[in-house]
Amino acid sequence: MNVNSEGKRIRRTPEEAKSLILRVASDRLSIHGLEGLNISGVARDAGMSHATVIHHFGSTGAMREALLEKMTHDLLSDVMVALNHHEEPARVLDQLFETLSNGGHGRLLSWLALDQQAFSPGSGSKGLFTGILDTIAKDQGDPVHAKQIIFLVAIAAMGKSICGDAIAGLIGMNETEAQQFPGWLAEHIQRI
Amino acid sequence: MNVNSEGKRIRRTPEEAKSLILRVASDRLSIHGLEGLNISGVARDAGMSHATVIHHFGSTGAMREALLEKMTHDLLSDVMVALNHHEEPARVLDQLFETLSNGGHGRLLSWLALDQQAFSPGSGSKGLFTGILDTIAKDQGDPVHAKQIIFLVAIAAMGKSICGDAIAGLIGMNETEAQQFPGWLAEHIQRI
DNA sequence: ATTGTTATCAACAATGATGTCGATAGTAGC
DNA sequence: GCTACTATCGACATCATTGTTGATAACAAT
Repeated sequence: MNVNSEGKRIRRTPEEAKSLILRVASDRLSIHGLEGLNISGVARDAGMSHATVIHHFGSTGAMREALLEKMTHDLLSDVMVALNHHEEPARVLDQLFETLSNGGHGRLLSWLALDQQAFSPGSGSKGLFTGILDTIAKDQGDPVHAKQIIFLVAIAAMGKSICGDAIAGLIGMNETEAQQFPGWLAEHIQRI
Repeated sequence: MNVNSEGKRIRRTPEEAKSLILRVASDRLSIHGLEGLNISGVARDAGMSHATVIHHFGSTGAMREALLEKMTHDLLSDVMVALNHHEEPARVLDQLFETLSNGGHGRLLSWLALDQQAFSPGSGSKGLFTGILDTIAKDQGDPVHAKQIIFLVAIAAMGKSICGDAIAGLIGMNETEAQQFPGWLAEHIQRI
């Protein structure tokens, strides 16, 4: 089992293997939720034995932490790039909400926030976070309002990623209205 | 095993048993996270055999759904009561955010929402939700705006309950500013 | 007391996940 | 070609959980 079409084992570099595993893990997270984030399931989807996954990460917990670190970094990088390109607020929010919702980033971040009592991105990601804060604060005159706005956007993004679809369904939001939400929010927070 | 101090089995009414089980399940959820929400663990903490839990709920999934239903219903009832008392928006938001944050209510709901792909409260809660929606929409002229506002408040409340403290810390919000947030939000959504 | 109902239990079987271990097979360097 | 390294594999042991089953005990009704 677990050989390619020519009956040979696939031998990857450790970097390639880890990258593949994390990519598959990420997919499984958005499809099956947190419980899909286990060694055996990931190994199955990646077409390798679960022993190989353990070889590269050591344990289920370590694999999850590695995935968390990667996704946090990717998310914050995206936001930072958008800000540096001076995108319009509506576009930045669009992208932020999209990434958190679709890629399962929000789910994983929530898992961390709920699982561990502390919400602590790794060192690399932390620098990105403060960079984003500074950039936004610069565009906003009133620093008190700026903080509240950033707080609102951040918690709303997290909340939407977890149960946005469900709530939209409950209050009868149609597809169009739901898509307009980031733009609507961007417009109104600009007026504050 | 599983007898009281006099060596007798404890026989409850089905209602009492289910209530006890859901109470224990709720506790385990906040302590151990979603992964603690399984039949054997709940049974252990409730001091009964896991077969008994299965007898009452049928399966792990059904037990989780029952817990989700109960918690959603409790939460929405509280909001509805506040609305019916014609509380001011700032007070309603205060209470909503408080209930979700303090009781660990939001965290528990989030866990369940994270687990199940769909966050689908049953029929009972749905009625409550639409009731709340109608009440709020009546005070709001534009129904499109009303939906967006309710959506914003709902996802913000969930997000705040999960990682509000962490984000507040990251962006340097002090205690006072954090407490003012619900009022700040209420004020600004009234202007929309 | 007797009976019927059923909440509860212990034991069992089935399943699946985790982690370990020794063997195997790619691949790079000589 | 030969060797060293190690990514990968299959098999195994271990453990937890789930769900089933038949028996039992608590309790209500008569």
